Amino acid sequence: MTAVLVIEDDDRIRLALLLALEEEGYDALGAATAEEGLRAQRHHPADYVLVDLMLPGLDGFECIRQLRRDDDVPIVVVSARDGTDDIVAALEAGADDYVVKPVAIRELTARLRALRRRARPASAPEPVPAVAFGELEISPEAGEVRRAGQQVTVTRTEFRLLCELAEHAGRVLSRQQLLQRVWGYDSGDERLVDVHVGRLRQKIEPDPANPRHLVTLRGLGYKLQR
Amino acid sequence: MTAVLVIEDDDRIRLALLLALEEEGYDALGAATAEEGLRAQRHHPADYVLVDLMLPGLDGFECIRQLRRDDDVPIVVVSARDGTDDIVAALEAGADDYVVKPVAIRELTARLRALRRRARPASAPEPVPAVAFGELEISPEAGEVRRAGQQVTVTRTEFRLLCELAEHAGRVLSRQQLLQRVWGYDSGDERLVDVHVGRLRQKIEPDPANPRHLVTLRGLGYKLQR
DNA sequence: AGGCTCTGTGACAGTTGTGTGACAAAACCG
DNA sequence: CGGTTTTGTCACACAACTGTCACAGAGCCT
Repeated sequence: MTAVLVIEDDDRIRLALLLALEEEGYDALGAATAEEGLRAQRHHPADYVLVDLMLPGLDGFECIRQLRRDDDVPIVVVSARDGTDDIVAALEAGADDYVVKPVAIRELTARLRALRRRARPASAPEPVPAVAFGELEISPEAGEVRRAGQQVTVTRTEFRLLCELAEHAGRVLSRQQLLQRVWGYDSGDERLVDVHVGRLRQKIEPDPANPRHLVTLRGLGYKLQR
Repeated sequence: MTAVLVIEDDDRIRLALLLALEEEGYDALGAATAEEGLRAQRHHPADYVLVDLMLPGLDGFECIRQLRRDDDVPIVVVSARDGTDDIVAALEAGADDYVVKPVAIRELTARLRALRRRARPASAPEPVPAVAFGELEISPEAGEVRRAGQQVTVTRTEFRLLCELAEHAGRVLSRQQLLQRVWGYDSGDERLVDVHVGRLRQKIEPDPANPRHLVTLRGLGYKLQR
């Protein structure tokens, strides 16, 4: 069953949406605040997220950015505000669509279906299913990394960095590219990448001072090789 | 450059959209009828298609269906009609988004950018097959150079120099040209080139004193030959 | 052969790029 | 709320790279 998370502080609107979505055959779950919604999505990932912009505490834009940080879920903003600035800001923050309240439930579900076509097909996951680099095993599915059969714990950032490098195994990725792909930064301190590469090496390289897989290409960036 | 095809029969609206899109840095192309638009997309595929619903001859819905038959391009409907039925029908036909005229150009481009994130990587990462010169292999992707299968580490400057020479394989490049192309200097000490050529030879020539690939043409410059 | 220019190369100092430990802020987790 | 983990920033040390120079040969011309 397709699950939808609705983040909306107005109880009446939230309940109305939840009811209507269930009517349409969705498995709908509600959250009254951004914080609650983020926690719910982390522990129980839904297939779509609907989010209001005006939320108490963390606002909708920030909520979208945080969702996007480690989730590729389609996000639709459902807001009463119809100004161009809000629309542009929400889309820039990472939303996929923006509809203005009140919205016909048929239009909403049609938009969800349109988004599903573009969402990463679950059957062909973009991240590599499971890669082995000599003694190194990465399984994005399970979210774990093993070296010589021994499981090593890496943090979320380290894991994403490793996946990004693994996906382009054998090719150089510049610090810029990594900042963009792993952190979503369009600009920022490139040294950040160095630090995390260093930490990753401590965990996955037998001899971190002489990396065999996660190698530096001076002036170019980093690459992962077999 | 990102190309957008605008299918819209009203000349004034079409021209306004084309102008605005070009203003935003897109490469915009117009079509006044569905047939014209389909033909244009077949012969000159754009990265996005904007389409009106009310078109003479083939209507917008049919136009979308035909586009979708053999093209995965993101389609945005730009229509004056704002009824739920039209929106649902257009999305069901295969459109990715639906905006109601008049639309702010900033909103439109923000929606295009949001769609781009979801678009299938139409342009697969360019393969750039490693160039081979006899026993010499240059692979810009991996940022590495191999001689007889053995990897040799070259510095960034050396790498660029090698690439420049490889790109014009068999032809002489003067020191002036190399300074210009590799260093970006319009004037400078030509001896600089000598030094780097020398260093490169140490790394890629079996016998650096008798270069076989990176040869000197006295009074002219250097060239790379097979 | 002699005198000239052109090229190869080792040494060196200045610059840039990278690795890493320390630390504070932020996020997370009961 | 408080302790723990993770993240990002900074500074320093060190290694690699770059460009300049001087000098020694090699090539070319008469």
